[in-house]
Amino acid sequence: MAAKKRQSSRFARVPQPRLDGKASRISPEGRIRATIQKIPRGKVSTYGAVARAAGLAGHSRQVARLLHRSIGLPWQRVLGAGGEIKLRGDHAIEQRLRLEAEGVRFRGRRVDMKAHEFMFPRR
DNA sequence: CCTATGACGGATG
DNA sequence: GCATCCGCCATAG
Repeated sequence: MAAKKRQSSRFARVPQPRLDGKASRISPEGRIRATIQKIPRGKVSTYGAVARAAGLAGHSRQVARLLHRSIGLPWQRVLGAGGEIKLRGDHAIEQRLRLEAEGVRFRGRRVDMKAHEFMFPRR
């Protein structure tokens, strides 16, 4: 296949039809917000994991955008894959301080996911 | 309509 | 660990 493969890939481009059957009446954005709210204090997750848990596999970027413009969400608990802070400058500093303030420990530049990653219940 | 950009992620070298 | 590329998507110009 020499042609460029612009389509397809390992990602399901279509959102999961439903979660448990009743979240379908909530907007994708609402599902993402609800998912983020479930991350308990002292625990963290990743953009990709949040997207999947919200039934939007592959939409990690949308999760990031939402976090960026929304208020009232525990934004500091969402990290990049591997537990790395994806913010820059002062924002990155604040995120780290907030996380450490709630007991999250780092290993160099990343969070010790082994000990702090919150596992969303399987769907 | 097209291109660039961005709190992303994964594969590859 | 770093650099590059590709895939996906909403937004801005």
